[in-house]
Parts: sequence; C-alpha cells; structure tokens
Amino acid sequence: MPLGEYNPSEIEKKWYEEWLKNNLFTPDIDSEKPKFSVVMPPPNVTGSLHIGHALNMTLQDITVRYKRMKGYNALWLPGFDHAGIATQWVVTRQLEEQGINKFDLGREKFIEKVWEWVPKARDTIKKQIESLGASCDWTRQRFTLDEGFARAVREAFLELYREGLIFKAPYIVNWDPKDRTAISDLEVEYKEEKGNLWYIKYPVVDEQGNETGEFIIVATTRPETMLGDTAVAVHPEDERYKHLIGKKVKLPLAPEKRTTWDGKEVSNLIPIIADDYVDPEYGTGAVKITPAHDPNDFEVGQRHNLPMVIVMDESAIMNENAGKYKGLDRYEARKQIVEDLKQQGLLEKVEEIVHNVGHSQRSGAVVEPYLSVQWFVNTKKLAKDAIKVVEDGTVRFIPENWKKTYLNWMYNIRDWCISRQIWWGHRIPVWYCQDCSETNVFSDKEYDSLAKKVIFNMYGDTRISQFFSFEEVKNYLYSPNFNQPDKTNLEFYEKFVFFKEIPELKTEDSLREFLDKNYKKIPLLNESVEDQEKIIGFVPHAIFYLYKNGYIGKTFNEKDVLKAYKEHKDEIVFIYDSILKGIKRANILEDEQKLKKWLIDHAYGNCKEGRIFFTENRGVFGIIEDHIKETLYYLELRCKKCGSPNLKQEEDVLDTWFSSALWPFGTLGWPEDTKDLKTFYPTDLLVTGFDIIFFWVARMIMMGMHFMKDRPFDDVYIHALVRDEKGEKMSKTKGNVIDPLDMIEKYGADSLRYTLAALAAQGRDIRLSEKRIEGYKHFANKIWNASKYVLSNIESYLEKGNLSADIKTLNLSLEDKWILTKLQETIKTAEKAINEYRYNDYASALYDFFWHQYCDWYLEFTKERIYKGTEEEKQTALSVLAYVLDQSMRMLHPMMPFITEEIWQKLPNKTEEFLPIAKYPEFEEELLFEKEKEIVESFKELIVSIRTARADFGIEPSRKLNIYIKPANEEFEESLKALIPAIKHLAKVENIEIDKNLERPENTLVAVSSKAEVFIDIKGAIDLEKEIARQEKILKDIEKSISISEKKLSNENFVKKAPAHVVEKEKVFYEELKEKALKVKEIIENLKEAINISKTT
RNA sequence: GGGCGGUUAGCUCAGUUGGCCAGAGCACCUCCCUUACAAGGAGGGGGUCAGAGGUUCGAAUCCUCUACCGCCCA
Repeated sequence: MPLGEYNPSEIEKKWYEEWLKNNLFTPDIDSEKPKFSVVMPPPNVTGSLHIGHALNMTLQDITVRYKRMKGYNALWLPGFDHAGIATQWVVTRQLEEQGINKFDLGREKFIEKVWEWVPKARDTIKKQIESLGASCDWTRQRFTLDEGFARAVREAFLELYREGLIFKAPYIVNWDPKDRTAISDLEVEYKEEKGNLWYIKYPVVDEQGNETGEFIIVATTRPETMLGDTAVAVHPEDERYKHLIGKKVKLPLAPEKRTTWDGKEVSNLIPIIADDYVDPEYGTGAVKITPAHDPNDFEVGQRHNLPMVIVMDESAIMNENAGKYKGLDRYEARKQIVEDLKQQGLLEKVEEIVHNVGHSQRSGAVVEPYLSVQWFVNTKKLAKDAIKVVEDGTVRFIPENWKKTYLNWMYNIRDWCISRQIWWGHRIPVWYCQDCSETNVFSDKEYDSLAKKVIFNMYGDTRISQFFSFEEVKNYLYSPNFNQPDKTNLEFYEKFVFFKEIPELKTEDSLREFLDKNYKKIPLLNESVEDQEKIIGFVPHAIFYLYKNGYIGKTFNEKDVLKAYKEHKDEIVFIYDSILKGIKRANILEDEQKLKKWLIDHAYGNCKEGRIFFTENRGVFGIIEDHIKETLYYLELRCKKCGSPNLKQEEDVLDTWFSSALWPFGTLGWPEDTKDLKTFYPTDLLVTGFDIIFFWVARMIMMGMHFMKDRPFDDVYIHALVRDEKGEKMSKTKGNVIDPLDMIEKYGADSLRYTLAALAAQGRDIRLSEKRIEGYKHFANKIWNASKYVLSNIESYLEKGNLSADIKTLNLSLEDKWILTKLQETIKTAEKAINEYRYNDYASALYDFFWHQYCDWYLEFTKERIYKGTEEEKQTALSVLAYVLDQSMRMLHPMMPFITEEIWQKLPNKTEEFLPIAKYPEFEEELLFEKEKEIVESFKELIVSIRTARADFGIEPSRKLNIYIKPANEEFEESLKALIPAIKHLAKVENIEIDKNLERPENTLVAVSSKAEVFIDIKGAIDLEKEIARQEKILKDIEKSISISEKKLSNENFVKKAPAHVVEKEKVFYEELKEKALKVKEIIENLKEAINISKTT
C-alpha cells in the first residue's frame, strides 16, 4: 500500500503501542553488547507535561534511540518524583475546595488522600510522555516514594547519620510562614522591593538600669524584629561608639522578661558589643542584633554567646515575647511598633530604600529568617569527591561553562537543611525515646528475614501503624503497585526491592502464620473504642494479652498473672495506653488480693456491667476466647539506649531532593547489589536544565560518590530554557505558554521533536514560536510526499521485477554516485554532531540533505529514468532511491520516530522488524565518488544559471526552449551528454546541442557557469540592451570577487604563512573567476557588436 | 558587589581549533496548480556580524575597553 495523506495522529499512537508490545525499549540484561544507560529526570507526579519537559525528553530520546540503533544495550529508565511541597499544596487546595481542612483531617488520612490522587496525576503525565514517543523502559519505572526508594532513603539516612554527616541543630532557616515549613536557600527568590530604613533610638542605661540620657541609634528595615534583639553591635574601631562598648541599652517596647528558644529568661537590658561584621559606613554604624530572626545576626550571636529570642510563631504571628504586640501579624506589628516609637520620640527618621526581599519560590510568601531546630547534611565533606570528579573531567558538563558554575557553588557549599515541616514525603526515620531522650535511627537492617524487613518498611512508609491488623497487611501486600499496576506490592518488593522471593508473605495462610509467629498479639475486647463510657478497660485486656502471647496459660491463678504482668508491664502499659487512650485501674494488677477479687468478680458477673471474662474452678481461672473481637499485631521498637518501647517518631519529612539525589542508583536497586546496578551504573548521560544543577545534579554526584564510590554519570548535558518568541519565560499568568500537547495534536509529535532539536543549540535559550513548529511540519510533509513518490514507483515496479538491496553491484549513473556521496557526507556530519550533543547541527544536516539534495535534485534526476528509461535504468534508479530513503529514515528516526517508522515499514528489503532496533547507517568509503560529485555539482550550477537567465527574461517555466551548451573541456562534455535527459527535465528544454567548439548562435541569451557556457534560444528577438545590462551586472560581481582574491594572492605573507590547502583553494577559485570573467566580457562585446549592426542596418 | 552569558538579514537563530566575498527557516518580491508535495516548485532582494581599539597574512570567530540586554550567586 502506498502512502495516503500525512496524518500524524493516526500513525503515532499506533507505532508507540506496537513498540511497547514488542518490548523494544527493554534492554537485555544478559546482553554482550556494550551498555548505554540514562536515567530520566523524574517529572513531578502532580505536574503536567510542559515544553521544558518536551525538550528534555526529546533530547534524551534522540541520543538513546541513536545509541540503541548503534548497537548499544540501551536503558532509559523512567520515573516520577513525589514532589513534597508541590503535591501537598495541590491536594490541600483540592480538599479546601471540598471544605476540608488538612489539620482537621489529620496526617494519616491526609496522606491516604494524596495516595488516592497521585496515581491519577501520574497517569496523566505518563501518557503525555508516551505521546512524545519516549523510548524509555516502562517495565523499570520507579517513583521517589515507592517501596524501594523509601527503603533506600532510610538506609542512606542511617548511614549518613552514623558517619556524623547528618545532624540536628538550631539554625536560622528560611521559613515560609504560609506553608509553615523551612525551605532551603535555593528555594528562596530575591526580588527588589521598595522599603524603609527606620532609625530607632535605643536609650543607654547605667549599671542600675537607669537611662543616662544618651542614645544609640540603630537602622533597620524590619522594626518588628527589635523585640527579639539581644544586643547592639558596633565596629570595635569606631570612635563614635568606643566608649559605649560593654554598656547596656534598654530595648524600647519590649517586655522586661523574654524567653529564649530553649527556655531561658532574657532581660530587656541588652549589651552593646563590638564585632568586625558591622560596617561603620552603613546606616549609623550601630546595628541591632536579632539572632533568632536574621542569618547574619545569628552568626554574631554565636560568636558572642548571645541569647536567642524568637518573637513570632510558625505563621509569623507575634508571640509572648512580643508583649503587647502578641497576636499581631508581623506587618501589623511593624506598623504598631513604628507608631509607638514615634509617639515615644524614639524614631529618629525614616529613609525610603530599595532592597532585596526573599520570597518563597512555592508560596510566594515573604521568607522569615527563623530560628528553629532542623536536620542538616554536612555537605562540606560530601562535596570533596564531588568536586574532584568534575575537576578532573570524570564527569563532564556540556556545554563546558557549567563546570565553572558547578564548581563555584561547590567550593562555597553550605550545610543542607533537609527537614521539611510537611506530611507528604519520606518521614525522617528517627524515633526519639520518650524516657531517655535518645535519638534512634532505624532501618530494616534491624531485621534478618526479608519478611520482617517488609513489615518494618511498611511501617516506615506509614502503610501500617505500629499496631496493625492482618487485613491491613494483606490488603496492602496484595493490591496493585503504584509503579507497576500489573504487579502487587508484594511482587514489587520481591522484584524491585529485595530481588528474592518472600514465601512467608505469599499466601494468606503463610502470612498469618508468619505474623503469629513473629509479632506480639494484641487482643481487643471491644467492638470499637468509640464509646468511652462502655469501653472494656485495661485490666481484662492486660490479662488477655498475657494469655495470647503465652505469658500465662489458658488456665491460671492470680499469682501467675501477677508474675507475668510484672515482667511485661512496660510493653503492656505502652500498648494499651495507646490503644485505649489511657490506662485505668492498673493498680489491680499489682496487688494480689485486689486482683483475686477482681478475677472472681469477672468470672461471675459481679461487676457494674455484669461482664464475665473468665471461668473459675477451685481458684483456677480460664480465658473465654469469645471475648476477643479482634487481634492486632505489634511491631515492637525499643530505644537502643534504655530499652523503652516508648518511642515517638520524628514528625518532619525529608526534602524531596534528598530522595532524588539517590535516583541514579536507587532506581537500579541500591542498596541491594543488583545485576542492574552492576550493568548500568555509572550511567552514561544525564540531560537536564541548568536551573537544577545545584538542587539535583550536585547532590546526585555527592551521593553517588559517597554511596557507590563512583560518579553517577559521565556526561551532563545542560539544555536551555524554552522561552516564548519574545524571549520571555513562559508562564500561565502571562498566557504565553506553548503547550506541547496542543502542538502534538496540531502538528504531530515528530514535528515538535524536530523543532526542539533544531533549536537546541548549546549555550543559548530557546525562543520557540508556533511558526517554527509549523515550519517543521512542512518538512515532515515533504518527507511524506517524497516517500510517496518513491514507494508508489517501487510498488508498480515490483509487479515486474526486483529491486537490488546491494547497490554496489548496480551500474550506477553519475547522479546516483553523487547522491550516495552526499549521503556518506551526511552520515559523517550527523554522527559527529550527535556524538557532540549538537542536536541542532544534527537536525540541519539531515534537513539539508533530505530536502535540498535528495528531494530538490535527486528525485528530479530519477524521473527521466523511471518514466522513460530502460528496465535496467529503472531498476537502478529505484534501488538507489529506496536505499537512500532507507538510510535517511534510519538517520531521521531518532528525531522523528513515528513518520520514519511508518515509511520505513513500507520499504522493500527490510532487514529488521522495527526501525528503533534497525542498524544505524555506517559511513562507507566505497560509496564516496568525489569526481562524480564534482561533475554533478558543476552540472547543478549550470542548470541554475539557465533557470536564472530564464527568470531574468521572464520566460514562463512552461515554455520549452532550445539550448546550446559549450562545455569547457571534453570530460564535462561527455558527462553532459550522459545527462541530456536530466537537463531537459530540470531546465525545461526541448532540444539540446552540446559541442565544445560551438559558437554563440544569434538571438540567444548566455548563461555562464564555471564549466560551460549555455546559449539559450528563447525563440524570439531578445532585448539586447537588457541582456547587456544583465551580463554587466554578472561581470561586476565576478570582478569584485577577483579583486578580493587577487589581493589575497598578491600578499606575500598569505602565500607564505597560510596553510597550503587554503592557498591552493584560493588559486583554483581565482583561475575559475578569471576564466568566467573572460567569457562574460566576450559575450558583452558580442552583444554590443550586435547592437551596432542592428543600428547600422 | 562577584560570576556567567548574549548582541549576526524585517523576525527567530546557526556559524566547532581564526581561512566565507557570512548561512538557514520564517517573512518579503517575481513567475508557476509541471502526473511526490501549492504544507509545493523556480528565481530574487535583504547583513559596515552592537561600537571602538588591538593581535594576525587573514577576525563574526582571539584579546582589551565601552554600550545595551539577560541569568545566577551574595
């Protein structure tokens, strides 16, 4: 079937499905072929595909497809990022729309909601990536919060903690009061804003605290923070203030007693200290020091051991320390404070200034520097190796200038705040002991069996709580996995986390047996714990617990209970305290008499509720099992220091980038030593945008070097930002976004991809306009139509004969050899370009070849042979057409996977089943025909000169003319004779005469090219004046070139110093020009003579 | 303040170690529905490569300064 109309949407979906069905993108792990691996920068699950993704994916896909076709065992590993703050934000807003407040809902329920929504969001963006044609291996798809990643994150945290590289400390963080979380330095955006500089008078006091009448004036942009001042600093050498150093000032407006962050009292009389940090030139030279609300002041505070007073709460509402301003928002407080200062005469003056104000990238709120206790990674140590591998070129940045940016940042790297006060994410695997305050970090290393590890990980992932039911475990393990919905979570654990079968968990029976054997059982006697009045209390639960866990037998007496309870009191109290929300009448279990009475009461219904739990026979009691409504299991964790079970897990979660830093090895199975890891790590290439070099690339290198002792990737290709055609950032608010999905729908994924590749020049932003995409759709259409020509002719030919797959055996014509030579040149240029990540060169090399060589010339050349040639000529022409088309499709495929596959599938002599796994063209020396190429190039020049002459004289293309050609030499004469049919077709000519010794016939136009003169009979009188003018213009151009060339060649230094081939080229060029000029001059003379003759006659 | 980058045709951009009388696409002008393609074909116009100086036989390309425009970091 030849091709119909080009309709991208029709073919694109079809082929992607076909490729997936045939597993073309899943590498063979046992392959002998060299590997090529890339991990996909995981898009946010909440996001939708924007043009930046499209560019990122396209570039990766081009390289991966190229490598795959080059015979590499190629892995492109896809996945998604859980995007802590962004996702939490989206779900919070959704709930708000339903009138649900996140805090009312509670942490667990909230996270359940997120897990409900996340797969839907993920499917959306996944489909979008697929529609681009990404040839990634979906069978290995991962998620930064999946079972394996969560485990890897705990493992990494534990290891770093043990090595002392993770620590908890009070620190000034960038606090986002809107989202109520700390954010990293990198998440703060500074914007210039108008503000004020307030000059405030602080009264100096004497030893007794009485004002001396002297003032020290401080300048501040944030007067509300003055309530947290704990000193005033001046420069030690500043003569103005030297006498005040060591004295105190009375802090205006502040309450007499304030409290530091760690509970100590601070007076409102604060010292004047000396510190080099103060710039005597700025403001008044005296600076208020607020260690809890300013990063610089924090450092000053540490140097001078100043107390730190926090004056706001987590929402930036003034707190107790603010005295009468308590409860005011920080900006209202500012207003009030300024007002009050004015009234008290303490406001010296106000200056208007422009200063940089930090905003949260996410919420837009003005960031409050805020003292809080956070978790940090000591990056200084980790940076060492990460610097080394980039310095020594093991990891290469492309374009190279990013290396400098990276190193600069790494040299000055600061500790990385990794805790976030949100719910969605990796909860920090730290359990604080409530009894001895020990910090415990747990991972599944605590457990020896895989099944136990799984249960612990489920707990760590908050999939089950510390007291869990059989149903909960079962439901989770046997329900579909987030990444691989065709697998259960248990199967995911087996295949992607532990790489081993876990038989204990496989069936319900074995699972129950396993749980029974390994976990404490918690009998519950209540139907529910809702009605606190009717609830069955602690004592019976405790006894049933002792029984269920074998601490007492089915029959027992009070002494047995007493003894067993004594031994297990801690755990029993801890468990039921949590479950029953309080312990009542525990003393019964400590007193033999009371216990005995209680037991008898509950064997005979003598209590208030008339409950009977036990049988009694001669002082021996027996359990009535029917009372057990449900049995939970208890995952026991104990403090490593004091053994207490009373632990509380850290509330904070980790910065999302902490998990994505593990991406290149976490996705391959780390911390297990897997075959994937051995085969594919280090990866070969990372393609990403410059905006996350610090956020992500740097951290991956640090973590890779630390945990894998090896770089995560060799090459880092940094691509540009996609802007709109005016060079502005695309944003929804500006309304200038180009939606890749719209573009795909309108022009096809192939056109979009080609456009992005063609615009992806290194080191420059991309300005994209829809026009460009439309332009490349024209290219796709061109490919389509040219193929239609080739395929339909092949089809009609195949009814009679066969095409030759081995074109070397054919009797090739001049133009066949020419196009084959051009093809070889293109293969060379294209491969060089793609290997150097010069995607734009790759695109333009193929564009030029396919359109301007293959279509514009070669296709036209073949028409004569195909329509009027002999059988052999037909066969040769069609074989070469098919061969070049086949090679072109292979080369274009990485950029335009769909259209090329559609066409390629229809070609005869296919050697592979699908184009994505077909062999990439090889450069072949034997198919280079330099001489023939030169001839055809000269021939093209000749044709163009004829066309120009025709156009200059306004001769319609349809009018067929007679021409006479006078070649410069015999060789060209021979060639031209062979090309007569082509000339007729290309120049629209009726009759041709070719003769080296020709004289110009009368009434003809002349077209001069470097290897021939052409005389055109336009069948009518020509306007001699016009022709003279035309030729004179041509002559002028030539002479201009001659004079430039002459100047060069007459320059002794040029001939002496320039490389030989350059000089030689210039000489040849000069000679050609000279000859051409001579001919044109001759023509002009002839024409002038003709005018004279016509005048005289 | 420190660092990085940009300025080439009306527009959007290429131009790899200096060797081009500077290229492409779009737009523009003229002619053409010629049996692959009017989403096309043929021909054409258009640039003191931001400015100044320097190095060199030779500079859009290397160096210095200036102007303007971006981005990152403090």
